Amino acid sequence: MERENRVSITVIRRLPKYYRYLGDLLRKGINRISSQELSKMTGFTASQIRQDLNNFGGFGQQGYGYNVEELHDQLGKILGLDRVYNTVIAGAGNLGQAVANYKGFQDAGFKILALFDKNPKLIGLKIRDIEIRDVDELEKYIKENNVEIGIITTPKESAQDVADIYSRSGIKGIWNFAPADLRVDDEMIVENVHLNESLFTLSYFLNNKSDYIRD
Amino acid sequence: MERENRVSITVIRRLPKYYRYLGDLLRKGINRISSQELSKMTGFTASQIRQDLNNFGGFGQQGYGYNVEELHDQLGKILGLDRVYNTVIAGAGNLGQAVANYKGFQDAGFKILALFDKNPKLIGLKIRDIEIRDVDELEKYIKENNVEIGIITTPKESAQDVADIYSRSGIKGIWNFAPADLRVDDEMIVENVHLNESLFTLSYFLNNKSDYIRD
DNA sequence: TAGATTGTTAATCGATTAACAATC
DNA sequence: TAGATTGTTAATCGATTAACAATC
Repeated sequence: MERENRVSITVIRRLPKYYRYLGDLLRKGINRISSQELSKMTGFTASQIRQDLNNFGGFGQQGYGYNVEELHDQLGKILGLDRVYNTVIAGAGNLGQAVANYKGFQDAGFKILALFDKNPKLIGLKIRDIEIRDVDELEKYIKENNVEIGIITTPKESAQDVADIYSRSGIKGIWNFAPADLRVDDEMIVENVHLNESLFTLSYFLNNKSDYIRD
Repeated sequence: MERENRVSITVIRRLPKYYRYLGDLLRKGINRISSQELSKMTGFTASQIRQDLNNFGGFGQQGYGYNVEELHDQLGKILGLDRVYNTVIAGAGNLGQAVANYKGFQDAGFKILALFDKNPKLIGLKIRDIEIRDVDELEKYIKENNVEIGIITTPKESAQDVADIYSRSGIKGIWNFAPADLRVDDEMIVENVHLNESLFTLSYFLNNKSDYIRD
């Protein structure tokens, strides 16, 4: 029953951008869009956009283009944004608090149930209704509250320990902000946000302006 | 005098990871490494690693491998990490404060001179020695303090305005955390950290576990 | 119907992998 | 010297672009 043609990760990483622009169009009340217009907005070629979308189905109509609302909905479903996820954050420092405070994530269906930290000064505080708890309760909390996504915003020294707790608690996906590569089982999905790598890339281009291929 | 073969962005984005692992090795006192061992650590193939490095020069030695310290130094130079950058942050909310607090960036040579915000309640406060100033002073401050990198941690509504200020103040590179694509001149380097896109990618894989090509 | 634009195949381009001679 | 491992060329693989018949 396995699908023949899996979709490559480079395609997947373009989908959120399509989704964002379609959301913008939707809010503007525009209900029709062609691959060519999408190309102008996103910077991807029209050909590439049509290829990308056709990995998932024929959402367009010849001579017309794509219906904005329908395509937005479909992409939302493909990305799994048509449901709610219970999440927790390990590491209640600035970064953890920033993520907890960011309304955009909650709006997209990622519900942050609790923050966890080992610093006694933080435990018991609340970040807009979300309580900071003792990391010793993390495993128990996950099991009791049907948590699917674990976010790591700890220093890198603690990141692997948290990943281990997440693994044995039944977490399905980790969103990792620590500058480390986590060792996890094959079934665990890990998405890294490596800020250092992003900053160093910026620094490279700053120093080698002409010496690269623009994307 | 233009280089014939520019280095592709996919290669550049792997360099910080090499750099990080080499730093780890250095701290462990290991002074020699082969492409095969680096492959095991990074997950890239040995062949790819040798190809990547040879874009910049022959850093290795047949029969021996690479000298850890030398390769680390060279990569640091290539990435532009052998000097200091003056930076400012626009948007002194949690995310801006998190970036300002992250010691790793300062250690790598990215000096955060000041934060800027328009919220009067924040103006005048300090985040570990770094003052929060009125965004009205941003342009003047950049010009007077030789600031090269501008960080954007504002809500997306203000991001383009800040980018415009950065552009006309002589900023060379923007590190953008707002979920928006900035319109800037060709010479401006923009590196985006699109957290939404990262989270949505995680969500995709959570829902389509078997339906993709592992990287 | 005529015009527009998709879906899809074929062509091109670029990136990764394999292989091995060079050489430390 | 023998063994190891690079640097580099050639082969393969995958992703992007071009082209156009299908069709709304």
